[in-house]
Amino acid sequence: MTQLVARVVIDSPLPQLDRVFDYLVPNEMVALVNRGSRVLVQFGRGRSLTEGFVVDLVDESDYSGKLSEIEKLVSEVPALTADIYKLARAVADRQVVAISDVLKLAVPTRSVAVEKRWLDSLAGDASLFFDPPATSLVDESSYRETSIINPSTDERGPAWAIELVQRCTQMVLQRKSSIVLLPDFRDQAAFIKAAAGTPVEPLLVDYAGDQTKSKRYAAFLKALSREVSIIVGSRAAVYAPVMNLGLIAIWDDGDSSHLEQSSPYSHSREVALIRQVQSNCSIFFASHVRSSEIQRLVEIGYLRDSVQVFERPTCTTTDQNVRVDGHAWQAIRDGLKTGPVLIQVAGKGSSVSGFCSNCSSRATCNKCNGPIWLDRNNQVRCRWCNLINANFHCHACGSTKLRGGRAGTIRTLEEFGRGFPGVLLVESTGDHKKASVSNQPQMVVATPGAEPRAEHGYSAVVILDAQQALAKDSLRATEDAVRNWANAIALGATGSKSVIVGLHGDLALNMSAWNMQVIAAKELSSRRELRFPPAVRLASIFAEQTVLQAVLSDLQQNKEIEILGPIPVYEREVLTGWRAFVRYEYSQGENLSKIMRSLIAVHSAGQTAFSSKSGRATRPIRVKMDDSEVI
DNA sequence: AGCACGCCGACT
DNA sequence: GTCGGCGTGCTC
Repeated sequence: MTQLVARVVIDSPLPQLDRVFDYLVPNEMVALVNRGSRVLVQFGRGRSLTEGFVVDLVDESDYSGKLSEIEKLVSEVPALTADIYKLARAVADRQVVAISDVLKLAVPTRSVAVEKRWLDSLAGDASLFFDPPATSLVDESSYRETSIINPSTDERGPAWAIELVQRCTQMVLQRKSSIVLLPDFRDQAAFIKAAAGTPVEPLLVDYAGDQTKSKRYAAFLKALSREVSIIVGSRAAVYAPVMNLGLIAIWDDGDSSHLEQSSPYSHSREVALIRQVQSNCSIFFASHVRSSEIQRLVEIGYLRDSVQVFERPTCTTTDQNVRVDGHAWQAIRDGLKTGPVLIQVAGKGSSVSGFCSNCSSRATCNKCNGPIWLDRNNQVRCRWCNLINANFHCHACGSTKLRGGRAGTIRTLEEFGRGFPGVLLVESTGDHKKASVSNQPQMVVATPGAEPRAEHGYSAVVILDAQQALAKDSLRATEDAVRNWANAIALGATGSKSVIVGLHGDLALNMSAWNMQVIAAKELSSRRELRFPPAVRLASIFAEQTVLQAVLSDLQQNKEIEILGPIPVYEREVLTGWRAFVRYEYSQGENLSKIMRSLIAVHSAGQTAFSSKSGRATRPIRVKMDDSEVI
C-alpha cells in the first residue's frame, strides 16, 4: 500500500523555488486534504514551516529522494482551484515572476471565522470539494469585443454601466458568471447602482480591493461556491474562482489603476485576455476612448469593434494664449445658471509646487528667489539652485507655513473666486477626492481622475491646461490626456456643453467630432513609427551593474531582440542600480519569458553581492516584461 | 531565503 | 595541528 502524495507549490518569491515539491500525506489527513488546500510544510533546512497549496494528489512521486510529510493542513477548503492555478501559472510565466507573487493576488488571506461560517452554511454539500467546476465548456456564442461608449448619463446611471449590466444580464440568462473589472470605487458604485432591479443584482459579489480582509475572504468563498456570480471589483477580481465563467468585462483599460504596481506587474487587460483563452469565455472592453493596446488588438483582428451609434457630445476647442479664455468664461457663466460646472485642471504630475499657506502666494527660495517645490521625498527645494529651504518664510506676508500646491488648483480657485464672487467653489484633487456634489450651481475644480460625480450631471465641463497635459513627459501623454478629457466630459448632463481650452490641430478637430477610433489609430501609428509600445513590447531589467552586464551579454546571443541601455538608476540622488530595456516583437514574448527566467536562475544564484546575511543579493534581478511607464 | 557543507588563512 | 571565514549548493 503506497502513501498518498501531494504536489505542493511553496509560498516563496524566489525564482529557483518556483516549482512543485512532493510531500507525503499523513494517513489522518487523507480524508480531509483536497486539491487546492492550504498546507504547512517543512521546507529546506529552515526551522519554521512554509505555507503552500496542494495543486495535485497522486499515488506516486517521480522524485527519487526521501519525501517529507505535510506538517499541517491549514484548511480543507480548495482555495486554489485548478482553473486559477493554471491562470496564475500562465501569468507568472509571462511576467517572469514566481507563481507565489501571483497567488498572493489570486487567493486572499484566510479568515478563520468567515470560513467556519461558510463551511457551516454549506452543510454537507461538499460536492465541489471533489469535483472542481469546469468552466471551459465549448461555446460558439462567446465573443471578443470592444466598444466606445456613449458618454451620457440618464436616471439609471452612466451609459457604460447600463451597457455592462446588460451584458451581464445576458450571461445570467444563460446561467453563466461574469467578472466586471472597474478601476475606481466610484465606478464600482455606479455599476452596482445600475444593476439595481435587474437579474444581476442578487448575484453581485463585491470584490473591491479596499475592503477588510474578512470581507474579501467572504467574497472569495462566495465566488467559489455559487453557481452563477457577478463579480465586481478591481485588479484582483480577474482571479475570482467563479464557476461557469461566461464573460470578463473591463471598463476603461487605459486607467493606470488596472496596472499592478508590485510584482507580478501585470495589467488586468493582459490577465483577462489569458483567462479568456483558457476558459473560452467572452471578453468585452468598454471605455469612452480607446487605448493604443486595444486599438492594436482591433487592427490585428483579435477584437471586434462593436460600434455604437450615439449623438456626439457638444465639445468645442479653443486655441487662445490665455489659461481661461472668453469661451470658457462664457460656458461657466451659462452653466452656472442651471447647475454645477466642472473645471478640469492639469494633474500635479511628479512634482508639487510650494505656496504660502497664509496668503497663497507662490513660495520662493530664501537665497535666489527661485520657485520652491516639494521633491519626491517631500524636501522643500528650490528649482533653480536646489537649496533645501528648511526655514521657509513667505516674501509677501512673512508667514512660515508652507503648503504643497497641486499644480495650479489653488491659483485656479483664486482666479474663479474673483471672477464669480459669491459662487460656491469646490476643490477635488488626488489626495483630497470628493466623491460627489449636489445639483446646486457651483464651480468644481478638479484634477484628472478626482472629478466628483454630480447628481444629475454637470451643466458644463471646462478643460484647462490642455497643452500642459499633452506635454507631460510620458509615452502615454496624448492617450492619457484624451482619456482624462473624455471622462470629464462624460460627467456632463444630457445636452451640456464642454470646452477644451488651448487645443488645436488634428487632435482638436477629432476631439470635437468625438472621433475616438481615429485618435487611437493615429496614436498607434505614431508608436509604430517610433517602435514604441504597444506596437512592440518593451521589457526592463533592473539589477546591480555587474549582474546586469552578465545578463545582457547572454541576451545578446538572441538576434531577434534589441537591447537599450544600460543606464544608472538614481533614487533620491543615490545610485540604486542599473536598468536596461529590451525591445521585442509580440511573437518573441513567450520565447523571451523563458530565456529571462533561465537567465535569472543562472545569474541570481551564486552572486556574491550586496546585503543579506548569506552574502547574497536579496532580489538581484527585477524584470518587468512590459514597462512603458518609464519612458 | 536560510541553512549546511567545504576548503583555505592565522590562532590558543 | 584546528577554528571559522564565506563561496557554493540544495531545498520534495
